[in-house]
Amino acid sequence: MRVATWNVNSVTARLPRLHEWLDLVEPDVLCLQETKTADFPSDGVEQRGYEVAHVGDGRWNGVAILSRVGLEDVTAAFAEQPGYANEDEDALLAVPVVESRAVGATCGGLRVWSLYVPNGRSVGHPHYDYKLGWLTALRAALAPEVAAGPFVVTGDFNIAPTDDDVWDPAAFVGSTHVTARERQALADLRALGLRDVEPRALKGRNFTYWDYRAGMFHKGMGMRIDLVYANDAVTVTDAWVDREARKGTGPSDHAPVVVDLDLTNRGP
DNA sequence: ATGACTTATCCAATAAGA
Repeated sequence: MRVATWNVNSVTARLPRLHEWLDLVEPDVLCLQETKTADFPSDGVEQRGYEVAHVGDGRWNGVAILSRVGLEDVTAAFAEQPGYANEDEDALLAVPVVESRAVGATCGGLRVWSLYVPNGRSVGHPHYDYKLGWLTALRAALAPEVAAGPFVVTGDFNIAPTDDDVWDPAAFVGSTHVTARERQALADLRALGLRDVEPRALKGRNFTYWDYRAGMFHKGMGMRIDLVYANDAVTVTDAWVDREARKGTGPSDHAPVVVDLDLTNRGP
């Protein structure tokens, strides 16, 4: 089974690239993040044989799972998923809203989650606390599923697991995405019985994100923040970053991560 | 250079991204 994850930075803007990529790579399951729409444009992907589970609330966020090997038990948001109170003109009216950042489904016997972990904005910002709390709640919600059978949680985690996962650690001192607390949240998640499926780089380093600005991609100044975590009931035969998808006209600022796996059919 | 792009939205200036 081929499973992939891709932060497309608007599925509407990326639709031609998405269709082209599906035809080229032919994933069985594709997890998308930042669809940035309330209405997923599903015609083209359905013509290609995919069912779609999408959770989207409009301008921001939005996650989806596309599957051509079955799509069952769709879960929009995980149990007790925290909300975020965006700053309001009257702060007293700010109400936490559960955002479109998580969708789960069972695809051909594999339990899959597509995540768009909150960015955090800056260390000490309320969004940073939201990010950490969100990951704590995620861990609790996923624990039973990790123990139950073949399981993969993937998506844009907005955390670089180690200093090797950013182009220059010195450039990130004091920034989000690299702090000890964020990395500990990832370690806590792995402690459920998950491992980081590190993709091989077809060229250069195995980064998955490069800022649009200042030619960062062509300078190799990227980060590995799009991750695939799998449990012991999943045997990985290959994993790679599709850097080609970051090139050319109208790319996302993220590249897809592609994983080929077998279900070993034994409990973890 | 507290920047550089890109996105959707109140279609124009803004918020957010990481």
